[in-house]
Amino acid sequence: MHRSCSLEGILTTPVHDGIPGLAFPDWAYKTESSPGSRQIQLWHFILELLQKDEFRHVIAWQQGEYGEFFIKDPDEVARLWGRRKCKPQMNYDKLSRALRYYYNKRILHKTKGKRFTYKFNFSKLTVANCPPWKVWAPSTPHLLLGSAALCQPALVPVAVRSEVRRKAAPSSEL
DNA sequence: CTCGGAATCG
DNA sequence: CGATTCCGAG
Repeated sequence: MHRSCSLEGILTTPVHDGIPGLAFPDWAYKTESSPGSRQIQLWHFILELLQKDEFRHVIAWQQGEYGEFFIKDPDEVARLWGRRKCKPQMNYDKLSRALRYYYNKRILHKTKGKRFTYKFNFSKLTVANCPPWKVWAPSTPHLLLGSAALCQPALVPVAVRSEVRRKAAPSSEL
């Protein structure tokens, strides 16, 4: 296998399965504040993995809690992430560091006590577009419901962009 | 394992 | 700014 690092893997997944746009469209990867192509962010990638059945063995949603997911194979997830970013030396230690930075950004949270278990803050993720697609992934039944994840994973950190910078206020109440 | 500071990069 | 790398502490 000489697939060094390109668009190999999840991005090339056949979208023509049934639901048009099962994979993340371009607009899902970028925000309004960047015309060109922005590299994928980690939480985008995690969401992408969680969306597909192919990666149920490495990462999956956790039943019981909204937006909570469990990394079954940290090394595999790290390898996939490293491939996507052309960072072969990636591992769970580094990946989890990037994940930890999300705590302050209010994108992610850690489920303490549970190993390899994190939780998405969908409350802070705003839906950019909400087309008349039904629910999203076929194997994502009912965990991600509420307000943000009802439609396609067109989750754009709109609130994050604007609110993460005001977290400096000591007396900030939500 | 998990948490974060610090230095560095693009 | 987000991510990578390194690493000491808990």
